[in-house]
Amino acid sequence: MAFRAFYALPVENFSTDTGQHTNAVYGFTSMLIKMIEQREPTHVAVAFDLDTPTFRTQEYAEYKGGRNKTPEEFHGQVDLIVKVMEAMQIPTVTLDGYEADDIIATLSSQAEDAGWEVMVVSGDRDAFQLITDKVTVLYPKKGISDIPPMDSAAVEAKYFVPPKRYSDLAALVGETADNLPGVPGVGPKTAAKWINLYGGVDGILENLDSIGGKVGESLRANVDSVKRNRRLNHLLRDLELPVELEHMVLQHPDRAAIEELFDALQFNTLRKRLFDLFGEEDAVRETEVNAPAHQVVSEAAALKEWLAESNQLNVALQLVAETAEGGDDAVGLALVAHARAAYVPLASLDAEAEQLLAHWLSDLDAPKIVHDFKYAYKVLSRRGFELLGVVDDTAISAYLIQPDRRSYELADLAQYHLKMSVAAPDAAASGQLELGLTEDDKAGPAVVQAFAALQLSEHFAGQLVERGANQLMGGLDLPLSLVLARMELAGIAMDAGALDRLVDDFTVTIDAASSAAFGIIGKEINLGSPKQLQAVLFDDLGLPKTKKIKTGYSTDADALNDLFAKTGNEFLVQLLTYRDATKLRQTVEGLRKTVADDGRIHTTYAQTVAATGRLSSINPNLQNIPVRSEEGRRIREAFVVGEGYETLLTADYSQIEMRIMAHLSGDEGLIEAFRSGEDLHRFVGAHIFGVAPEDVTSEMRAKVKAMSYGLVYGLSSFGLSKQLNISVDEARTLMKDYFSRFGAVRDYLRGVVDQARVDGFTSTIEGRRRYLPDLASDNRQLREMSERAALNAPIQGSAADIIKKAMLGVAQELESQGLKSRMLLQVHDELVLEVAPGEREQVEKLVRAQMGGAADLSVPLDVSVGVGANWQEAGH
DNA sequence: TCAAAGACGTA
DNA sequence: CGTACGTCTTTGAC
Repeated sequence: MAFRAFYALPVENFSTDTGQHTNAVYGFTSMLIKMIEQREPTHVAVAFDLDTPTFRTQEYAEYKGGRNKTPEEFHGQVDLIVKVMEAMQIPTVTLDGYEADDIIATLSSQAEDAGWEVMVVSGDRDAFQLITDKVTVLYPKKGISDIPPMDSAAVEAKYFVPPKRYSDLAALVGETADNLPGVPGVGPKTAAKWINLYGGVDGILENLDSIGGKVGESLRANVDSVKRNRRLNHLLRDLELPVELEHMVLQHPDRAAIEELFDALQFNTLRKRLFDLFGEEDAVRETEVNAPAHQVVSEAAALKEWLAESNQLNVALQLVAETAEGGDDAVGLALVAHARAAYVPLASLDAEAEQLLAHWLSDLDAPKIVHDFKYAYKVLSRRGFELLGVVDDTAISAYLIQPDRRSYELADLAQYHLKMSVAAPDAAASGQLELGLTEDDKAGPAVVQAFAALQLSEHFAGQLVERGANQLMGGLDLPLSLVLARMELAGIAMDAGALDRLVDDFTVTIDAASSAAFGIIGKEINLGSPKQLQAVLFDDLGLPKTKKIKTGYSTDADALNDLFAKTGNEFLVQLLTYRDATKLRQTVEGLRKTVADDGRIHTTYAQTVAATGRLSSINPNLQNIPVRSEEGRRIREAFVVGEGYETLLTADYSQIEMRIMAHLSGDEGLIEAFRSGEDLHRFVGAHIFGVAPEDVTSEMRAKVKAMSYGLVYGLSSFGLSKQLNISVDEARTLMKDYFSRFGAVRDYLRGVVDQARVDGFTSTIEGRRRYLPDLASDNRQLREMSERAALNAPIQGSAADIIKKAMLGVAQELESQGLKSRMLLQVHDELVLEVAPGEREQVEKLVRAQMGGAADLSVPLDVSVGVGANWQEAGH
């Protein structure tokens, strides 16, 4: 059926961005969903052939011989189908030495014996022999959309023999697809006539001599073929299978697994169809059954008693919050410890209970488990509570175990790891109370969520140890989330007037550039529309074609610069200016919208997004504020020191990734470069080009710099040649020279990928893993992508480890030295702090010490520091 | 209203 | 045919 789907659907219409073909997977899954919908089976299983020899090939080596090679595009799709079946919780069955049809025959017989009604879906006509009054075969007539049921009557109407005689007919006629030649001159009509006359092949063989004519002779000459055909096309019904019928009960799909898989396959419509089919709204809420019943605790005495009884036990805590203007507002707390649960409504607490709660929340000796601690900390802090003593954040645990998941929502994790269905905790959006939902209505789900977090925490504990992530959790990522929470709460002050001026200035540039552009082409178009631009550039102006993309030809900055170099067309200049200025204006307008009432921007750091271990910054993203262009840097001038503070201070690592490369590879040349204190790229350039460091030209230096960084990402000679605008040969020579000077770097890079292939993951210096199963993929594009990720992950991830450790050190030192200064931002290799009056020197000293000492590498960790009234000035 | 595609900002 | 991100706009399908 997978093969049928493959040929029925045009392969070019079904592939993912990464180049994996999916037409067979799509067709198979789509057909299966439709089958389930229409036929409403109670039990389902899918059988597969294996690549290994079967009893048929052993008896007859030419069996199924002469077939064309499986098309390249089909490769890997069967494995994907198996994965889809796993996610749908449908058992897949294979058996060494046998074909899928034998498995089907066996299951079919078993089910029939049990008195069940059976439907066999197969593209192999041999399945017709299974048809009885209980067994129907669905056989595809054309493609995969027309799969009519074949019962006895249908088979007889088509082949003139009853189903149980179909194999006899096939033995006589032969089967080209299986490379089984029949009796020459005997077609279906003759075969059917004989079968009906003598009752089947056995009867025919007994009466060989009474069959006259040419065909009779032909039959007598090919008796052995007929006997062999009959043996081979007979399906076995008594195999020992690894599944029982009761394992085939149709279940709800594994929601999390489906989401992950269909996401990767880009099956959006199918996912919807599948979930609709199973009425996912009605998913069984197992945890609600298992979660302990809760009591509402709002009085001091009851709270005191509840907390005392859970003394020393891990208490899972789940917030009930409502969305509000300046951030979500806490409404209540669900608490679960062991088999006990409580709900604490914040609004109805008396003063004594509130104090009791505040004390417990901030008690370092009262161990708590939270899903998304940073969020809870921030929300509670707005109510004047401080949440401390958290020993596990299940979102972070899940991330460390599986750093490339798409979602770490509690509901998804519970489904995936525990097979529990839990309502998503964000159900408490504002307005729900007004819609008649009482607080009581939310207490229940929150208790279930807390219960799920508790279960997850226990589930993860062993896995963290297994994956060597325990130290990373307790010593790095979990404590860091508290540091991040405080940074987010602090935010960074903005100069509103400066933002307004920037918008005005950029608007002037935009207007000038667009009218100039329109003047040149003689009409007004939307310069922001790549589609309209393509029409102007390649049709109206007739410029040479650029890089091909899905929708035509590229109009990106690279392509436009190329075009300008070739044609000198002034329109391109105006367009690039327009693009630059709109991007900048858009950045500024975005920032302006996110300034809070306190005049500061509070970004949110996502701690479980980047698969390498980096942080990311959202709402807004403060990790991509322009810095490279003059105009862009002006935006940084709007990030200013806040009232009551003396200055901003930035501290960043110089060339941290190359230093990590030097350390991990142990390359003496590279280590020497860093120890010498000489400019890295100059030093490396001197070695590669065989000149003195002072004779390295800026052009040479630029080449070396591009290559050094490219190496960290798995850059190819093709990529390097494009980037440096040189020939591929020249790029190849450059790389060869590089590696001959820094041989240990090459050996290291090669070793990383080899090791990752063996282990299935890469590791950073702190032991943070990234799992790369696609290193074994037979899809080249996927495999090579993973190889590049394997090169990069240990380097980028180690840099992330180091700055995270530094942040913990800085936070710790600021506190223990009793300083008022605070960290505000992290930009991967840079920290931005707000320095309180009189603390500048002390802060600089401790920041240098903590950042410089965050890792013990074989090369020094260089830190440069700058101060100023705004981010631009403080940069260096 | 939503998702995809294209473009582009950072390290 | 260089990794890791987030955000904006246009476009077209529903």
